[in-house]
Amino acid sequence: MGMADILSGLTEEQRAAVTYRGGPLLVLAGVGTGKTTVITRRIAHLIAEGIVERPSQLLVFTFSHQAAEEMLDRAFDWVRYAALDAWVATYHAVGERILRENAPLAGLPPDFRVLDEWDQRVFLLDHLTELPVRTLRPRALRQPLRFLTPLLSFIGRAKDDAVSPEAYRAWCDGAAASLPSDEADLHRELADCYAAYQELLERDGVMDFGDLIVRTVRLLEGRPGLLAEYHQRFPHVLADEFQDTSRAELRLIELLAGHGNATAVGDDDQAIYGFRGVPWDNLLAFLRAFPLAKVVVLTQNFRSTQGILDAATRLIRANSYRLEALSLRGEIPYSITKELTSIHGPGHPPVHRQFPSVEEEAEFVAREVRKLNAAGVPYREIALLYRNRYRPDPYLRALSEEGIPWTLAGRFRAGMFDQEVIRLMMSFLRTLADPGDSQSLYHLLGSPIYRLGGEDLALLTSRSQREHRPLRQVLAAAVAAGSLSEEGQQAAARALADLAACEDLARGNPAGRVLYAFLMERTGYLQALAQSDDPAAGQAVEHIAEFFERVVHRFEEVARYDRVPWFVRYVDELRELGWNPMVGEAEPGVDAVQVMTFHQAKGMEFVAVFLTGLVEDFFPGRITRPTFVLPRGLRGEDIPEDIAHLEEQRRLFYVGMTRAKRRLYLLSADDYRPPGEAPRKRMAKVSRFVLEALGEQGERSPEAPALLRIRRQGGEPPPPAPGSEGTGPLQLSFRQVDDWLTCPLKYRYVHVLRVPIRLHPIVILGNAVHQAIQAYHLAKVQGRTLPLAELEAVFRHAWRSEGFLSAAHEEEMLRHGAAALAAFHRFEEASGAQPTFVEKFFAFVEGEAKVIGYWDRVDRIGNQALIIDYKTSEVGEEAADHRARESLQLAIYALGYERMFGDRPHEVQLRFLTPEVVVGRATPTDRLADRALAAIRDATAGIRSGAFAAKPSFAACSSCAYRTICPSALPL
DNA sequence: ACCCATCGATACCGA
DNA sequence: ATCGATGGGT
Repeated sequence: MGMADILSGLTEEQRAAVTYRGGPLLVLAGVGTGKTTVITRRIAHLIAEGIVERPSQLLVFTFSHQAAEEMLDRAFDWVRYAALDAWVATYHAVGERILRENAPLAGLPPDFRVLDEWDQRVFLLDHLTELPVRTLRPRALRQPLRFLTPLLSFIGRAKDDAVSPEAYRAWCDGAAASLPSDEADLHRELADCYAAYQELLERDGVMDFGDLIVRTVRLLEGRPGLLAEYHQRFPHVLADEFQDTSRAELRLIELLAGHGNATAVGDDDQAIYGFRGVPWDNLLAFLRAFPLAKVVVLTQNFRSTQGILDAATRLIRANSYRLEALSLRGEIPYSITKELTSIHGPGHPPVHRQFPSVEEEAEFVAREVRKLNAAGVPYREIALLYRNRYRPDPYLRALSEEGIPWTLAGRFRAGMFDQEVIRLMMSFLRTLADPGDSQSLYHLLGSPIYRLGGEDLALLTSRSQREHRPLRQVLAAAVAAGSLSEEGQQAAARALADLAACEDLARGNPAGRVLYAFLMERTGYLQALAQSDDPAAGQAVEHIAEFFERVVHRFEEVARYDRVPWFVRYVDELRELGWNPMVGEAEPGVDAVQVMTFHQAKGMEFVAVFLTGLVEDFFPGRITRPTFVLPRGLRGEDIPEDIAHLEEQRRLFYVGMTRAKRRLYLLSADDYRPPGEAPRKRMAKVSRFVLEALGEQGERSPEAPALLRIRRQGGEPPPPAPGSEGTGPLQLSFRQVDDWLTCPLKYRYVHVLRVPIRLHPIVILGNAVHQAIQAYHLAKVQGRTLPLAELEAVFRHAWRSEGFLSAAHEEEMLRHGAAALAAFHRFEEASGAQPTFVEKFFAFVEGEAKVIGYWDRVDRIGNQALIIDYKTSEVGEEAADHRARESLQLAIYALGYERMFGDRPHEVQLRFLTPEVVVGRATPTDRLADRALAAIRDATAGIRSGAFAAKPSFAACSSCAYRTICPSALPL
């Protein structure tokens, strides 16, 4: 890829940002000015110009995982393989990786665990009684959650401000003397809690997200040699969305970019994360850290019409804490003007409409959406942003009444625990954990699993209540006495037998194993769902799969005692904390009006945008001060909080306005109360932001004649109309290609329905061995050698105890793994070969598919490359080469290498580990490449067309994990 | 200066 | 649901 390509189609200012090479660079990218284009092409440019030798020398910080993925996707379009080789990650991911690479230096165990926000709360809830609370005690005990959340947010802020428990205590001993005694006491108590929390974390060998950055910074600050190594490893550092980095993250980037070759990209007018401690002046902080930095301002807007931009600019000019304003006032030595110019001409100016009620506001939206759609604007190009005081129900209802499809993002969407099938699984587990839980048993008995009739259920519950006995006892008695209907008798007996069997299993088995046994082995419910043609059943299977992935496995990782009752308690705690992850990601291709909060809209664009609920006290909303705050003496100097709040709200409004490409509606109503409540006595006032943006009073919508107003009934809006299929490129892994070729129905089970399957012992063994091997190779890349004992430690840590037939069986597999590792270790120590890449991601486009995968290991010697994949299975010496030559996996891996690097690897290998390492070799040829291509083409076409008919054969079925649920499986 | 209507808490969001 | 803070009205 030449320079011409990299710079083609760029504006002057973009070109300046992409090509600057004098040192640190701040790209002040106004809204819609092609920020991602600039950063991805700058990456390409740095490589093309030899500023970094290899893409792997680039470190790119992003704000979220999603942003990292998007950037990789975009970079993929432009620089082919280049960016894929770089570290593109969030601040926390970078911190974690640095700590793991240097765990001994950082004084950490190699397998330290990081608690996410939720596990952090569960952790503290578990240790609540160990906190040294005094005056706060009643509150902490009576309403733990009302205490924990503010405390953790306080600790988070302290870590962000680099205030250690010791520093806080020292402050309490000194400066607090001048405070009123109750205030000083509160600070002492908080300092003690902070210190105690920190000790608890260390005692359990875990850390929270705050520690991740704090410890990384401490490590790098304390080891100049190590820091210098990272500077050498990453000669250039880029940071995206710089306005939304926290103080601690800023310190990390200042350290890693300490050599001065850094690019920061951001826009201070879009900083909307102040509530989690992000300062408004990050971009200035960059300029302070790198005083010689060049500033490039991007002002050419590609998104909106001039009318929309002008209104947005008028609004944001009311903020005094922004770089443009500071520059105008001469407070910073930079001349910055952010006058945005559209390439689309004047267009329609934004309109403001005021209504007597939300209902009318919502009806207006629905009518207008209908008009826009009739004029050719697809629904998915229309967004409605709402505020959080009331649910977005009125808008959804009005859209539904017009027959307009919509999708709702954000917290009002139903989460995992609102799904019936998940509730049912929880009822089952609760019944096991507490046989006296009659409600859960009732739910279970009436569910599609047992279908106990209404009369039988009524009989049982009334008896249970009358006799004050748990439903379970009454049920057992009724079955014994034969007092139920005929079918009821059968169903109840079945339920009792299942419960007894599962209780038996639960005593000695992890929760996930028990649940799995219930769903598959005892009741066959999962099979029934997977075989059903009903789309709702398919969804239920997906939900079960997600439940296993995101709840059961998560518990396995944190559980101190993995048994059903503890699992139930864990889930209850998380639920109480408000945890309810989204399920069934919204289809991106669905043609429906996008309803979301202002925050969620960040980074998106739509042809038409409706901003709703624009009244004072609402937007701007009221300031809420955190319950606990660091004393002024320990906090960094900041602007007054009410001003900070107002300006951030204005930036949020600005973000909302600038999502619109062509049409922008600003809407407000006199009264936002739900219909049932008494109407307001005083009308809500139009948001000052509306007036600032339009510079005048908006037009008032005439009140509709009373007769035409229809009293609306409440109730859930109907579900959105089904949309069209997604049409993005198909992403395919080797596993997907292979599974589809083996049997399309297997593909459907694994990759479409994701039917959870009990891990086969061989798979567990393979995973654990792979992780140990990976750790060895990673150390090797850094010039260290892991002793066998450490390999075994990693192996055991990666081990999961589910799925084994017996303890003896598990022992045997563990021995097998240890033998494989020993053989591997002997082999490697003797060979001394040096891996170039370990677990390396690759991707290439073939036809309509993007093929992705990971190479276990690549060795490059001179310009020759060797790709290696490890197998834990056994093979005869003679058969090894044959296996390698016939391996579709190696064929695809070789093709991937060729596409990424332009040359063909000189050899590909399978390395079988037991009992001694046996190497199977193959040389990539045109024939091998053609085989890979044909496989990819067939799989792409088949998957695209949705052809998932079973292809039973003895070979496929005998080794298929889905044999037990597959209606087409051959009898063996 | 004082009263009373009104709102938000719970948030919005990220690792 | 209730309560404290806030801002508008008198």
